[in-house]
Amino acid sequence: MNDSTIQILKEILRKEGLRYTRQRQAVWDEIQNSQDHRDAEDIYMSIRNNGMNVSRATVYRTIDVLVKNRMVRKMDVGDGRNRYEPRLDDAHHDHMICLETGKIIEFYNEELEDLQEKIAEENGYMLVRHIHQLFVKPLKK
Amino acid sequence: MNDSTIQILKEILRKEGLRYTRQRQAVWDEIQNSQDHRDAEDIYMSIRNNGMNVSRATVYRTIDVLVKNRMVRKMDVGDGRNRYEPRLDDAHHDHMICLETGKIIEFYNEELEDLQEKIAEENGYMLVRHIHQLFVKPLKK
DNA sequence: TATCCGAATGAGACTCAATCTCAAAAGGGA
DNA sequence: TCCCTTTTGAGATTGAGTCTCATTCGGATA
Repeated sequence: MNDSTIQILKEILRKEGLRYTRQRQAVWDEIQNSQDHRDAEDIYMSIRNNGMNVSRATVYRTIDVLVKNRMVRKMDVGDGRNRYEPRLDDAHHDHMICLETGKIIEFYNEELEDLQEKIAEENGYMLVRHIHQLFVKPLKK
Repeated sequence: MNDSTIQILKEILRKEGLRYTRQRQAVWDEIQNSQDHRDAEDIYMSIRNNGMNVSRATVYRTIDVLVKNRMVRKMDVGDGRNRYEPRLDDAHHDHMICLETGKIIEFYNEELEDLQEKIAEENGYMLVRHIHQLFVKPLKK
């Protein structure tokens, strides 16, 4: 698909002591080529619909590697199915989920980020990562 | 257990058109009498160990009613098991989870709350609720 | 306080995302 | 190409949570 990301994937697999396989490439391509927030079943079905036979086990196993290496962001929307989105060269952002339409809106706010670090430090901790989701409804006109 | 909270529970059940039962009281007592962040299985086992026979189905069904009526807060720590904590007369707070010890620290920050509402509004939405968890590590001395 | 009827309960079946198993297939160094 | 190890895939398994439905119970009424 994209030459430069193929190299990045190969480099990560090498670093992890893992082999480069068609299946791993397919999972990464599938996530990379959509900016959506997709679940594992959706990614699995898309790959199969593209004519490639891959198993759910391989999809989940590959996603784990990609998440660990920050190529993919895993998000828990609270409905029991994790969603995944590409993360490459992508600035951090949080999510707003519309309770009426299910739409997921990304947002980033510097002040919010700083505040979180400050709160952690005030309690004697260092912030490693965070989960932050706003569940919202459209404003009445 | 606590007379005043028994009345509150009865009032909520009445409002919801539900009956007051020993099982519902037991679930509420169990959650209320611990300030911990406990999972459903733990609550279920505790009630049984206290000599009362209750089913998992009833525990889950009752928790749903308590959460809906803001007597209990449900929190998703990201490990697949929801945790519950009493919420009665309790101000809102978020959670900080220590990645090394698993300890859950509660925190509240007014500025953070305001900022979230502002962000939602800027995007044309009204904030209904939010999930906010900070995963942290102890600061090195 | 006894009757009655719809609501609640409990045991276990079921769901569904995610993980595990292990024999067969494939990567890749020599 | 050979060989050894890793990876894969089909399907079994796990585990939190939900559903089913026969039985039990709450509580309004008389």
